[in-house]
Amino acid sequence: MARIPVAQRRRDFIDAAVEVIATHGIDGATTRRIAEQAQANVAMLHYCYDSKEDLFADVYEHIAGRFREVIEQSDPHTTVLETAQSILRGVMESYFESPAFGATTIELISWARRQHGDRGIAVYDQAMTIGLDVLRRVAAEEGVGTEVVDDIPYVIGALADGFAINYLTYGDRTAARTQMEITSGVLHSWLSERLHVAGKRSPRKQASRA
Amino acid sequence: MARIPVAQRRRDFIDAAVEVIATHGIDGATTRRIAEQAQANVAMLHYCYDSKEDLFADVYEHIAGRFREVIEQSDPHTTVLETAQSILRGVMESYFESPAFGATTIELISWARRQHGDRGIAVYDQAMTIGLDVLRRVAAEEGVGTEVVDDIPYVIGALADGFAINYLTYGDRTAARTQMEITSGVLHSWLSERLHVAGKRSPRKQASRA
DNA sequence: AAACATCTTGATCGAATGACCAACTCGGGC
DNA sequence: GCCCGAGTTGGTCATTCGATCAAGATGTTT
Repeated sequence: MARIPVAQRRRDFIDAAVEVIATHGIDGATTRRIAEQAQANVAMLHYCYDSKEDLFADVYEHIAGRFREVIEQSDPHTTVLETAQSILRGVMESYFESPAFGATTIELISWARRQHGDRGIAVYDQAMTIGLDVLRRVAAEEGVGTEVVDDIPYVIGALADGFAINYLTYGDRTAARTQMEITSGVLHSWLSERLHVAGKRSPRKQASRA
Repeated sequence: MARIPVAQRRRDFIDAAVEVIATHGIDGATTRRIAEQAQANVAMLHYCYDSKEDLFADVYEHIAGRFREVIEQSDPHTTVLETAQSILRGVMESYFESPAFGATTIELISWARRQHGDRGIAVYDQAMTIGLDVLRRVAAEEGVGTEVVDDIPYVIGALADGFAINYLTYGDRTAARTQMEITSGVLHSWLSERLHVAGKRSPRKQASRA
């Protein structure tokens, strides 16, 4: 009943997997649970994906893509400080809007860590790299040295992850809103101080630009 | 062969469990793997613990206790700034010294989150509470209002967790040392600014003290 | 309406898991 | 010396896992 094309089914399975992973963890995300969440059959899942591993690869890609969107969306901002703030805020907002997305991200990172070395680091590393690219671009236009911005992605990542773990643990949306402000303030304090110090040592070397 | 008293066996199983959880995750930590790591038998494990759940409860307590030690060890420091720095540094150092401890902590927190509500939050919440107690005590002696320190444990926790995830993901000890410095600097920037502002609004109300 | 590809399902397989048990073996107290 | 309890072990159980299959249902093309 209700015949659904494979492409749409795959998307349903990915969404279902995100939900189940968030609720039961990576290892608790069994094919049966995912199938049930997607209102489908275990056999149906294997009709769309050769193996559970293949489905998870798509989930991985899905999460990574969503990060890419959030980060690149913060591109048009003018200064390094504003851009960094925008990225951090965007990521935290994503976690806030969809706890399942946040929880699954943490689960995937933990899962990736276990698979020694290899491709495992992908999600984390990809987000870091994209963030760094965006910041470097803005920094170049602003005339800020790369050595100043190279540490920023780590700090943003650490603050965002720390916020996520706290929010996901307590699940308190009211407290989370406050903590987003605090977290944002922490980045602001550190970064403005850092940019100020760096600015003094090497006063604006304006980039050539229209 | 080599008969070992139950008490010692239990400790061995706890240590083994921490190691296995760090490597294979909570759900990957099977009784057989834990037994093997402890150079024992699956039946032996059930001789020491009625169930896997009971063993994990002890692991939970073990981790929580270690956190307690690290945080309380940072008590004797004089100022709020120094104390906060010392706690953050102590926690990060713990993760750095024993990645298994760090990884297991993250795993346990994630695991706790899944068991909806209940006692799950224990490890995280306990560490937060202890940290807050220590800081409040120091703040009282220093004459700093509690409203200023109440947010500090969250920031310390977030920074420490963020550092842990990054370090555990990449496993780069050299990079980790640098990031510990950066992370420490972030806390310093935020906290000194915050204490300065708060100090201006309500200039020292010296606590009576020898 | 016949033929065909696409989707859907219940049943079943081997492997791994947590738990349990009956039997064995030490080692100190009587 | 013998004996009783603490420690130890291999083997077995039901359950759940990912995966596969054969067969059925549905929609489209001719």
